[in-house]
Amino acid sequence: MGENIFNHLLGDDSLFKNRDVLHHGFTPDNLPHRENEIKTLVHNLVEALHGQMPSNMILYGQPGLGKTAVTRYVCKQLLDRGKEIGRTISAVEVNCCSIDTKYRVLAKLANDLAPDNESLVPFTGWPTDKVLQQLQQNMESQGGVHIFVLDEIDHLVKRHGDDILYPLTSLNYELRNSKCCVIGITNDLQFTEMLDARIASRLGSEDLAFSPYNASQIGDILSQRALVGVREGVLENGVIKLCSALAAQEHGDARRALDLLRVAIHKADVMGDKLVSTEHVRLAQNQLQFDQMTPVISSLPFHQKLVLYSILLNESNGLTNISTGEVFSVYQMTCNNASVTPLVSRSIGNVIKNLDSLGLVTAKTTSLGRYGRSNRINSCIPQNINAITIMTEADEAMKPVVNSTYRLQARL
DNA sequence: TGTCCACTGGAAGGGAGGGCTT
DNA sequence: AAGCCCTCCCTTCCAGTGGACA
Repeated sequence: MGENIFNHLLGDDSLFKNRDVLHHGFTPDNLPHRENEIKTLVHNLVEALHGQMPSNMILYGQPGLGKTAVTRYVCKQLLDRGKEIGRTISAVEVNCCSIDTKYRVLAKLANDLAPDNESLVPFTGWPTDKVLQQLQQNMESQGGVHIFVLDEIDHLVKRHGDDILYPLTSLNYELRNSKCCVIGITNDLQFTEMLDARIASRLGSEDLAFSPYNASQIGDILSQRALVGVREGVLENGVIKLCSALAAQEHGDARRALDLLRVAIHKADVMGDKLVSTEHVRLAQNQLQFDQMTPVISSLPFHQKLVLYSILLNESNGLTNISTGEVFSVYQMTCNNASVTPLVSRSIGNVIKNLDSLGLVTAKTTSLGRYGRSNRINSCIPQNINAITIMTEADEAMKPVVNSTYRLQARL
């Protein structure tokens, strides 16, 4: 037996000191540049230490702005302090992306507060109002103040409407021995518009919007994590700067920056390099873009793939700023060649809009005056991603389309 | 100043398919 | 198994529009 194949990535050779620290799920001991947000949360949640009821809150902001991290951090401190002074405080966090029905959210809350096995709610089988009753009972038997953090709450409301929030926000009227407060976290800035006015006013009595980090703030966050997570002196000059700059372009997303740094270091590790360079960051950027875009492209409905393909076909012939009409006619040709019935032109408009909102193309409506009004369409898929290959590999039906076009191009 | 192009984008509704309840 | 609802993709119809041109 030679050396174990896992060794060089595990042992002392690795450039990581503690890889987890560079993961966005990690909650560090301090959160730079979120002092104001922390202060606002603390001002509200301190009520719990007085045995009073904090206001319900909604936290807004794009992904990667530290909403979850700030909430976890403040809750942890709150629980610690509560223990010191003998106040019963509990905090339950539910991610509404993975736990996404009314029943399961209530069950999760109830089970996390259950004092014994008898008080547990089964996976399924109970009517929802019985689950709510059990939750109330568990809250009462624990006593104190309960903080319910509903992460990605917009996801839950989009799927099932806001009727779960009604009982949760009215719990306080029924409770005798305990109090509760709901903190909703959302990426969707228009979240309250989805809510019934009464629920919106109860839940959003205190709003907190997280603003994007700028490049130098992201730089601070990375440096701080690198100190703990990365071996000393292995990051070349400019690595953190580049990660920060790239992430700042993407709506100031610290999560993205951490991913970039982590993947860059991993690349260097795998390549056996002793130092992490900006070149590794570029590789990481490509990797992340690829990982992000591939599932989006491969899961497009068939005709959306055809439209994207038609746009790419135009671009490979050197045409940019194509109009909707041009895309439509190339799309029709593509369909005819492959004996597929094309969609009507109105649908192509929708498809183009959809591709635009997925970030695969840009479509800018411009008027050409006497010559009408249309979109100017350009693909924005990076060079290193071969969308056509991704589409043919994902969709058997794309193969004859691509083949027939190659024949067509050969003939021209 | 009005016309008119080449669309855009809202509204309403059809139909296939999947999941859930009965 | 049957019935129901919901979601997704698509169609049809049509009113609305920015701006070059006559």
